Amino acid sequence: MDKYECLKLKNQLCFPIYLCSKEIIRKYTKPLEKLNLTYTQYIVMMYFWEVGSSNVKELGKTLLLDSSTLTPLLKKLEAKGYLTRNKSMVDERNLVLELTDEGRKLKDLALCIPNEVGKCVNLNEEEANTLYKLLYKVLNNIEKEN
Amino acid sequence: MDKYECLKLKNQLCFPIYLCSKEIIRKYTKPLEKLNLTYTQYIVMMYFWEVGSSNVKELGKTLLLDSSTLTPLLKKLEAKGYLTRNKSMVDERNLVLELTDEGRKLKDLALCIPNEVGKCVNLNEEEANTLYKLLYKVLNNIEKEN
DNA sequence: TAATATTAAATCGCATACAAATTATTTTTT
DNA sequence: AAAAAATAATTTGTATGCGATTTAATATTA
Repeated sequence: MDKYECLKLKNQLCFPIYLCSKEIIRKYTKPLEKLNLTYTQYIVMMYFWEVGSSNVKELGKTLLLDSSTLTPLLKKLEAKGYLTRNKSMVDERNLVLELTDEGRKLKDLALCIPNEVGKCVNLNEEEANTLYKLLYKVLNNIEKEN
Repeated sequence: MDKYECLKLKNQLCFPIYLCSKEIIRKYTKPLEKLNLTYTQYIVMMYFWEVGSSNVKELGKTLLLDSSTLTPLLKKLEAKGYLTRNKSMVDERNLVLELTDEGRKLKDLALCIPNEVGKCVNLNEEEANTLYKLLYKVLNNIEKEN
């Protein structure tokens, strides 16, 4: 038995996760052009379609993204007219992020996106469910020790 | 039933994949400092530890990375003294990429890495196996239609 | 209350990641 | 063999992603 077996790409779990993420994101690129969004911007918009308004900190906690990533991204979404960025009256350290009407309207255009990409992932319900649960299990385990 | 249900983050499969990839890569950062490697550089080194030598095209086919990503990355690995980049004598369009002795030696230092990160992923063998298979299933499905 | 600590965003520097265009070389066609 | 097509790698421009630092505002403490 080769002691280097553990270093082979085919024996890594991280590698297919990394590939899957990359390739799925690539699959989103084309459909999202209709909404003038990148994948990360789309995830951010999904967050706001759910919660309406928030701040950088809360958003980052959900998406596991740092303010150094979010600040420029949010400025782009503001430039596109999808959300507003205003200092909180209560605590000026906080930035109040809110959907514009334009941003809210986008939600209807987005309705077709999940299905469109889901088709090419092409797992049956049980498989998708198993995958989903295992991924969140990994996420929980990873985040636990931080 | 809310017609927007399909747009909620908790109903996406792509979202935990995206998070998992990001967070696992983050977990690699610290252990890989010992080897003076980033995650992507590590994946590239794993590839060369297996195959010894290759070219940009072949490497990119395995890692699903474009030459525009690989060219600068390979130059960095060359600068670190881990591999050499030389035009092929046979076909000067090809770049012959080869491990240096230094690069080969790194393999022993890397032996502890998979376990170190695997610990915090913390799935049992069956779960890891299921996850692994489902991820490759997704990858196959996605790549099929290209 | 003045000094200190904490917190939220923003900034900076570096490393991917990818589409599109370019360059250099080799193959194929005519 | 000369022109056209194909191929491999590089370059360019844009968008993340993150650690570390900075800035501005608020909370805590001495």
